[in-house]
Amino acid sequence: RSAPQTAAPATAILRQKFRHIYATVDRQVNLMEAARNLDRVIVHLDMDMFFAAVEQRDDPSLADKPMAVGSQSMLSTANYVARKFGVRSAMPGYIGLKLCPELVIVRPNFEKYAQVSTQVREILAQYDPHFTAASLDEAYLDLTRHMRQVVPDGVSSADVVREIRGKIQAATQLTASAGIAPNGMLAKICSDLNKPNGQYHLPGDLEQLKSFVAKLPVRKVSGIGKVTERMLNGLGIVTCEDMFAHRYDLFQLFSPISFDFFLRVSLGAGSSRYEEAVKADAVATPTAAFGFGFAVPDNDRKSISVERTFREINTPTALLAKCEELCHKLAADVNSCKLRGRTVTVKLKMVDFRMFTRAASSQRYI
DNA sequence: GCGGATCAC
DNA sequence: TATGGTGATCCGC
Repeated sequence: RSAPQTAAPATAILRQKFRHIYATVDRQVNLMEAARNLDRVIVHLDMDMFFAAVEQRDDPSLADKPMAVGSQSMLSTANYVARKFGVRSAMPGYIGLKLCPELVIVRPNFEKYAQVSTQVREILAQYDPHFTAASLDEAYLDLTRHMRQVVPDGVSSADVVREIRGKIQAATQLTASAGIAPNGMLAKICSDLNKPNGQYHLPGDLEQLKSFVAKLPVRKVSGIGKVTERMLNGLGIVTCEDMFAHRYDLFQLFSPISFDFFLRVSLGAGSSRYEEAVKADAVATPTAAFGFGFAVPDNDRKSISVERTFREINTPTALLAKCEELCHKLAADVNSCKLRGRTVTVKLKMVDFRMFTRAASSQRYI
């Protein structure tokens, strides 16, 4: 009898497959390394506890009290006195009060924050007219041109950033922190390191960059949240060093887009998915603020929405009335932004926080 | 295109 | 008493 011929070919196919995986991943690593640009000077600037700082500035009696901006249901920022008690942003106000019964909760005043934000942006534009505002209190600047063409020899990028932060403080009486690095992903991480009222410079030197990135917890990277962190931890990945070591596993487990993102993170190469893309088409755009919402650049927005959380409603009549209320608000916002859409989505949140969405698209713009 | 998830702020 | 609102992107159908 002849033995089955399956065993040897199967291992051969597997060997072939693994060779292909190694080759593909290695090629991508080489491409990314080759495309690395360490000559850019990118700054991430972040106002310190922005909303709380503005309120504190305008009512100094709040400065030595634990204070947070928000409501009973949600806090958006806490001052450092409150943080000592464990009060954090994105925490329900009543939890904050449980941690710190003395906590003063101030209602947010978005118009004021937007005004301060404009003051800050005017300063930033002097250094990079194409800077990107990431939110009311965060921005990315590319100082490469400024360093080469404006600043005299002997003045470092750290000097320039200190100057920017000084101008912001002079104009607004508020402090900002900053990170300087060869790309936005790293600059953002750096802006957190000497907060508040500080800055950190990661120079464009490959060896320094590599040792900085190696010990960096992946959770610090913008785009890696709680869920992704848990998933990666499950694979034995905590730091970027770990992530690079597991690159072949990541290639097999995740989509090409996610793998590309992870590989960039592990190399400290900056992410194409986030700020690098944002910077590329950065334009000083007008912003539209409506209602109490945040100001959002509306030149290429892809959606517009309104949602409210309310206590249990379970009769069709009451639910329809609530729906109509939201529709009116949405229609007003759509009109004031001069927008039209083809897809309408309804979102429903249950009392137990389960959420459902249902969408329908039409040929015509609505 | 749809529905669920994740993420940032 | 009680856990927000807006916008974007990705995955698997």
